[in-house]
Amino acid sequence: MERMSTKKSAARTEEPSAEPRWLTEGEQRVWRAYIHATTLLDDTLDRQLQRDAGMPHMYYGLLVQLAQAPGRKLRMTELAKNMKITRSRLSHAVARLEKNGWVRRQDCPSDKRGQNAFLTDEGFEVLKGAAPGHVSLVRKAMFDRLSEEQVRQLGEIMCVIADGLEPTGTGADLPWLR
Amino acid sequence: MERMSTKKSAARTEEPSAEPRWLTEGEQRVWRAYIHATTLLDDTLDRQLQRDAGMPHMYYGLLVQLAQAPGRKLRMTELAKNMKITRSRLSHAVARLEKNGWVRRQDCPSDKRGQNAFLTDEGFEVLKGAAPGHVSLVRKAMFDRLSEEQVRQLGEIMCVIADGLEPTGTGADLPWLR
DNA sequence: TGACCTTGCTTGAATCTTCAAGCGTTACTG
DNA sequence: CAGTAACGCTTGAAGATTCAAGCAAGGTCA
Repeated sequence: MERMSTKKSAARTEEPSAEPRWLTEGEQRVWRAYIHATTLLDDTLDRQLQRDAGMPHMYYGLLVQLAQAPGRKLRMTELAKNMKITRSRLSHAVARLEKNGWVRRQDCPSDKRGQNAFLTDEGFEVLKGAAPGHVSLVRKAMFDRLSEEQVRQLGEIMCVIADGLEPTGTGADLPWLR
Repeated sequence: MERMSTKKSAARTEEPSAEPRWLTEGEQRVWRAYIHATTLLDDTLDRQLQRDAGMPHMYYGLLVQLAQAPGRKLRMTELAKNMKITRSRLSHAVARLEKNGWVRRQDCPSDKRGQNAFLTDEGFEVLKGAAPGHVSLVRKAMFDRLSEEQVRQLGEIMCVIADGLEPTGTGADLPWLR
């Protein structure tokens, strides 16, 4: 947005509709590596959890969130925020998990619009059964292959990226994902 | 990992089938940051491309691959390998892109089983139209927020992870994704 | 040649995700 | 306290992905 009064000789190109700043060779390599690694890793985790626990990675994440929450329950919107997904997606997902008997919905007493997702005992058992294999795979795929220093770097980098994507700042939230 | 950290229950387990090695506090933080960042970034890119070009991120990637290939065409399996996706997924995707007129299939002369995916002129135009906005978003979300050093680190880390996931070693390929 | 395995790609059904729209409930405002 | 906006969540349809199964062409070996 930059209303260019008069052009300075600065090479700092940011002209609104001019040639965009393409990625350099090096950046392209990094970007491709990022896409490849994340694609492969996500697919790998999905397949393992589908095989061992009958659910995709994201659904496993939902159970983990609930298991860690006080009372093993969480408001839907809260859960959606924690997982960085839309309410709609969550709604469908919980419907499926409920069908499996792993989660139950309960009305929120303080707000009649609200729903709590509640992790059932059965769901907790399934989670306990799936966790070791999952953690082991995450280790094998990531933590066992990186140095301590690299793990630290990765954490730092991912936080920077995530922060840029959520306006998590002064209360200005994404409209919980549109 | 973890030498003098005075962890409480630091039973340095290494037993084969005993309690699995859970993630440490720090590892958990990194893992969550990774999941959050990748989820948010992927969603962001998907939405932008869906809005600006009428296709998800992966489909855009397919067009890029084709555009860079000699003759703007690639064998299906080759394309699937480059994109790290299953042949089945590619088949469906190309069917959709073909319906849009962005891509065309053509028989491979040397192998009657083979198909080439070919990027049409129209597809190329769509790609040219979408590219600047996409690159700009990738920059804003990732490269503009990281130091040069961090970009280097990220590339290194992602290569390590990807390498661990594809047996790309001595010719032992994944059965092109199962 | 024929039996048999492999390769390259496609298909349909089941599942998952997205998008826009919708329905009650709650909060704000004059 | 009605009118209206915002919130919390759900729904259905369209699109995308996965999985297992399938088909035809190529390769191997007798």
